[in-house]
Amino acid sequence: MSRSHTDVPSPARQAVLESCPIGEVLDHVAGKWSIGILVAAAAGPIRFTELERAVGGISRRMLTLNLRKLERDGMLVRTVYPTVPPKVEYALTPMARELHDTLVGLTDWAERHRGAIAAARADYDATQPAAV
Amino acid sequence: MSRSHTDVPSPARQAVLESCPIGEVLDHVAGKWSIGILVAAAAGPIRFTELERAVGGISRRMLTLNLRKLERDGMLVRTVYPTVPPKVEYALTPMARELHDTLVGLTDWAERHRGAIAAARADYDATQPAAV
DNA sequence: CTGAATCCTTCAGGATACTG
DNA sequence: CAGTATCCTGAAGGATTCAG
Repeated sequence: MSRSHTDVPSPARQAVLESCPIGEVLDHVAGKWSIGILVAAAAGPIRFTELERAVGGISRRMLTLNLRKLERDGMLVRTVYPTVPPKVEYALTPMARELHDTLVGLTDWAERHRGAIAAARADYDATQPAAV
Repeated sequence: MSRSHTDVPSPARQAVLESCPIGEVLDHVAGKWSIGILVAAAAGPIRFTELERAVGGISRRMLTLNLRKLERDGMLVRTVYPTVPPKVEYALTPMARELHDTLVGLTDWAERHRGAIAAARADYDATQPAAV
């Protein structure tokens, strides 16, 4: 029997559907700070205040929120030492470490094309009528 | 001479600084739609309306904005055919194609850990006192 | 030291209508 | 077909203050 007109999504649509999980990845990595935190913690367990300095420019609020999110997603392990003053360490999980490795691929790409992108942008801005 | 107390950033801080370009990457890939557009256009030149259907759920406004942004960054080439009705095709640049390949690494990671992340989340939510 | 709580601003993104 | 122009909302994020 003939198919209705609502089926067979285009190849492009299928490709989008298949790469859908990448959207979830980005959810864990999205935001201004998640990656910075991941990178800062990659070297080994790191304390709250150390993170604050390492990431640079992040507010306490956002640091806390992002840490909670990453912990919830199983990217970070939070260890509290019941001392006084309190000491809390955050460490990457193996999963997060893998992610960190994968991210290196992106960094490389960025390094390689940083100049090209800047050039393309300058070119575009020069070509387009000034958006007054 | 002894160094002041303001120098020698921590290793973690240095790591963050070194991986800084990744922040720029994300700027090009950030947002809800950029990746979808990239993926949809990966198969070959694609028209505006085709993109609209392929990405799915995107508004005309956001599609236009994202296309302009990607074009400006040198990820897309916009070709106008002065016919009637108008026909416009968007094609990935080699640079964007490389990015697309790199993104596959992330997709793989997401696939592999999708379950683990969901589990970690359920675990976390079960452990934490219900945030009423 | 490590947060939680509150207030406020900004802006990505959605809905809708109009046009060459 | 391929946009542009407006209006509007929600969520991200910054600043500041309070607390165990």
